[in-house]
Amino acid sequence: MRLATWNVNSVRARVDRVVAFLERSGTDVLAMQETKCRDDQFPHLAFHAAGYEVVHHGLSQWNGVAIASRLPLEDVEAGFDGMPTWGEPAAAEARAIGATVGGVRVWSLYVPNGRALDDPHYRYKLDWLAALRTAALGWQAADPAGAVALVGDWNIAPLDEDVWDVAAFAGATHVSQPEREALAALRDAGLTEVTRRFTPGAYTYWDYKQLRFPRNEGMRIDLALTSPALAARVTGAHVDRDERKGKGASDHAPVVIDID
DNA sequence: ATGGTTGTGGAACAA
Repeated sequence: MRLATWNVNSVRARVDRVVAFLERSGTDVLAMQETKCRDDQFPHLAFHAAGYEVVHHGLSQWNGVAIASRLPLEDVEAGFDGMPTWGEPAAAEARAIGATVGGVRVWSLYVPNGRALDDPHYRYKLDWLAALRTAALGWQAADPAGAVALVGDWNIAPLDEDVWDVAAFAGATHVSQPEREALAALRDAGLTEVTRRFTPGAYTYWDYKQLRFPRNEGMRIDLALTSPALAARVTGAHVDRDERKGKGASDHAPVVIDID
């Protein structure tokens, strides 16, 4: 099975590119983030025409997560138990959708950005990751040998080498120790990142501003964490850097994972 | 030059 994750930064603005990527890359299952639409606005027809069904969770023009698949999708869940809320009045955001496909429990995740270390959104980000860890501990306990993949835009660069200039990130989010520790704590639920060893030195995101992509000044923030049973079946991974090129590109590139 | 771009929705906010 070929599984990919991609922050598409508006599925309506990029539906032609996304479907073309699916067909060109031979991706069976694509987890999308930042679809930026409600469920009733999702462009299902274009995916159906290419042979993919889609489950989507979108509540507004912000966030939005989906899973497209040419294999049947089962047991769909929008959000996970204990997921923190945001805003006033407090409400759940569309940042997680799970479905079982080909025996693999796939979660498409859009971790809160954090914005700044002194912003309430940063605490929200840490709480969100802690709640995800608690949920994942429950999934592991319920099915220790299960195949689970948590993929998406984590908005965290796990290592200094995952940003083009760590000095430029002094005092910023995405590289802070609490964020990195919150991500690393998912190890307690048996989860490990599976793409890094196949994609050394690769970035997955480049800001639209300041010629970041032509200069290859990017970040590795799109990650795939899997259970032990699934990690043993990962045979390869790559970042489809070409999808960041040209007019109409998302600011993220797809991360593609091959599973035996 | 204290910005730089792109998205949504149609001003301001998010990333």
